[in-house]
Amino acid sequence: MKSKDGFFERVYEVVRLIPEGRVTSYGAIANYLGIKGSARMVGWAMNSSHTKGVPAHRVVNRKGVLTGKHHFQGTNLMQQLLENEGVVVIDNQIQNLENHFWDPSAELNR
DNA sequence: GATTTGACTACTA
DNA sequence: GTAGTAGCCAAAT
Repeated sequence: MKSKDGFFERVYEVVRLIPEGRVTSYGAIANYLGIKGSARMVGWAMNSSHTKGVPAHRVVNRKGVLTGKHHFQGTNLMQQLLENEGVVVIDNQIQNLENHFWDPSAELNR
């Protein structure tokens, strides 16, 4: 097996490493993958995240807003999942983002 | 093979 | 402070 599945797998791998009650941004993941500046790629990868069982609900944009909640099944499913993990989400926006923010390049690349 | 899209980010006016 | 545009790169059509 050669990881030729694409860089998608790398995105999924990082997202799966996100601890419960923590969130990260697309740019942070992109930065960790070495494609910083291309946060869109992370979002693009998430398009198939549901086929990989990736907790995409822990991935939000730089503002802590659940931009991709529309890609989830329910209308507020993404918010419910985050709140279930102890993350305070109001109006699709995460409160105390800095308190819940999880940077892969900071936590993994110590 | 070229064009379009895509769950973003940052800068500029 | 708000709005718009540019830049990033890869996959899908």
